[in-house]
Amino acid sequence: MSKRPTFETFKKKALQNLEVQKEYNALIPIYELRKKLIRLRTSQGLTQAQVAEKMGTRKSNISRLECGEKVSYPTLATISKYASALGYKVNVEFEPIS
Amino acid sequence: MSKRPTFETFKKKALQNLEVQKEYNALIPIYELRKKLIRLRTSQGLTQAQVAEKMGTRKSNISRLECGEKVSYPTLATISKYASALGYKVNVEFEPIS
DNA sequence: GACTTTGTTATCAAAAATGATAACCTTTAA
DNA sequence: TTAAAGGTTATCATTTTTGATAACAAAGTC
Repeated sequence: MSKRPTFETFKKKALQNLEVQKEYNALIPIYELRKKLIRLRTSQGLTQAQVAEKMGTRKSNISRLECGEKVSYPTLATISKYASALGYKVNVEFEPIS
Repeated sequence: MSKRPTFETFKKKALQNLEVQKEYNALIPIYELRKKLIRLRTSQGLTQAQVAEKMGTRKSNISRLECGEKVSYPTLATISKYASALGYKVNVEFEPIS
């Protein structure tokens, strides 16, 4: 009884391609960052508009940062501004792969 | 017996200005990052030219990244490329201030 | 229904980062 | 002294990010 290929098996196969694997790994940190930004903001009960004001920018820019359709890679300056607006500081760490 | 003002007392006084303090705090993460990049590279016995080749760029750009005269704030893409060229992945952390 | 709040998307100009080349300095080795 | 290796700085074109405005959608409230 053969099963229909799942997303997981598709993903596993795709990641055997080294190029795909490289691009996939490159996407990880930006999605992790986005999740952390959102968690940080909501944990303080703040809206995007409120964070925007603290940072001196507009809510649309915050939305793009947190979950814009087209994924972009923010600068350390932007990440740092967001953090200090919420009373945090940034720490960039490097971890060995695998 | 009055002492000549030291750099430390100057620094302490300057940091009482909230604007100065804000800008000072914003500079911290970039210098920390630079130190980590250099440590990562030298710990593997690599030259800037070698890292540049792995990243698909030139050694002058690596130098600018690590200790360029004019401080710029690299994008997460650049930081991530540098990391994976050396077998590492990036993890952006947020720590409460003070 | 109309209105407000919260967040998203599109667009364009402005600012900043990146890529690439070249020239330069220091140190070290031949 | 010459040459090579490693790193820095300057410059300019290209790419990307950022700022700002506006319009839109969904959810909740009056």
